[in-house]
Amino acid sequence: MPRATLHQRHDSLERALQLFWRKGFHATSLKDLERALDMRPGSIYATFGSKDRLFQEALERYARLALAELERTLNAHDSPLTGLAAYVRRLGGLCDQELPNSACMLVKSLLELGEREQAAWRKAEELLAGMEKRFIDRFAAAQQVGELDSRLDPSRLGRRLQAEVIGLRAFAQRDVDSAVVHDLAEDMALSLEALRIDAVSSSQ
Amino acid sequence: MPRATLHQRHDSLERALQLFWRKGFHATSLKDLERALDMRPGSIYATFGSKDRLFQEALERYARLALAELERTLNAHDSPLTGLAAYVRRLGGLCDQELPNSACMLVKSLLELGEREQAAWRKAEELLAGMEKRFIDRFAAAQQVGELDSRLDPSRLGRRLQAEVIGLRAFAQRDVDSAVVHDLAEDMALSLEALRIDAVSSSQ
DNA sequence: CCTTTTTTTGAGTGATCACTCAAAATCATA
DNA sequence: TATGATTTTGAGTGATCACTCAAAAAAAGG
Repeated sequence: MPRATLHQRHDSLERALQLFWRKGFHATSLKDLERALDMRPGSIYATFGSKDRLFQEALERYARLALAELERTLNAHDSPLTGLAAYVRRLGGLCDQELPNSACMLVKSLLELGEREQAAWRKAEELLAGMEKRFIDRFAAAQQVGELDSRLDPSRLGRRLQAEVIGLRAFAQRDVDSAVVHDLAEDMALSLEALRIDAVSSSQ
Repeated sequence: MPRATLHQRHDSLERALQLFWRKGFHATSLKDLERALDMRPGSIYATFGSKDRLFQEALERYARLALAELERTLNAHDSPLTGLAAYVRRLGGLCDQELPNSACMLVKSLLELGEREQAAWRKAEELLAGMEKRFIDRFAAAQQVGELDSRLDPSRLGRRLQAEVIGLRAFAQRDVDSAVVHDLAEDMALSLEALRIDAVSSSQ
């Protein structure tokens, strides 16, 4: 029954991801995982190797899903800038859903992990670099299409956008009204759209 | 010798702050603290009560120092907008120093702590709200002085700035060249200065 | 149905966790 | 210096940590 076991594995990984995302690496104990996965320690170790490797697999799954959703949003819009703005507005609605966290799991990991969890830290860094690259590509595409000033640096714009997204999602973790988060995302989206070359330039 | 003991207490708190800032709450063990403070467990508990309360005191000290530095930077400039921009540029140089982290300790705590450390979480939230308030005040002052469009909402601008600062400092935690962080801070500072009313409006 | 292979189990491992407290050391005052 | 008050010490507390492994259960093959 290889298909069923594979599905089981994916399901377990998803549960582990939700738990790690919500509680972080250090605050998630094996007892927590046993409960969440409904597996005994031996099975967990036979399947995933160690808490560390399970966490890294969860990180990879998280990034894969996050990147897929970014892609989906971008592809839904012909204009690169509009697509990026739509993505930011989408993030503004994160706090409404029943997600374990509004903050990005990669950022949580980047800030939480230290030298002792070097492998997982590097994984988070590498996955964040992948997201940055996607942003940069999109700004370059915007230049190609002619909706973005060709004198601007797509790398700087991409990194700036990543920093804004990180800030938006971390800010949303605060004890603030969801309307405030929506407004914040809207302001960021407007700044993105203000980059459009044929629009009348207006700050903020 | 009340003066010396007070100084010792401040010094211990500073060491604890550095350790907590670098490693986070969960990854910092009492053994680590014993080493860093050169104190035995009994003394630590007699002085600070518990790991949790020591962490909260460290958070408060961190916020007090951070707010003081913000104040110092703002007061060094007559123009509110210039002061805020200078603060952002200052943060861009954080990664050069020998600080334990570029990321804000309040944000690290906000993302790391859960329901089990509710008291410390609330403390971080409360201190972040204080920083936000300071930003908002400054934008309101900018309107008073007439360098900022009075139709803009200081609250939204203040929260946006806090989100940008959070994003900048978390991004700086990535494995990127320090020049990249400087550029990022510069771009954010330029966006702030672009809000100045008498300047020729230019996006980005 | 029996045998072989694979998977799961859960009590148990030593290490480390935050924390305590009786005893020793130090300090303040006479 | 003697005495009483205060502080520091560090071995030790039970709990929990990530993790192991021999035995039991389940699945696969004949």
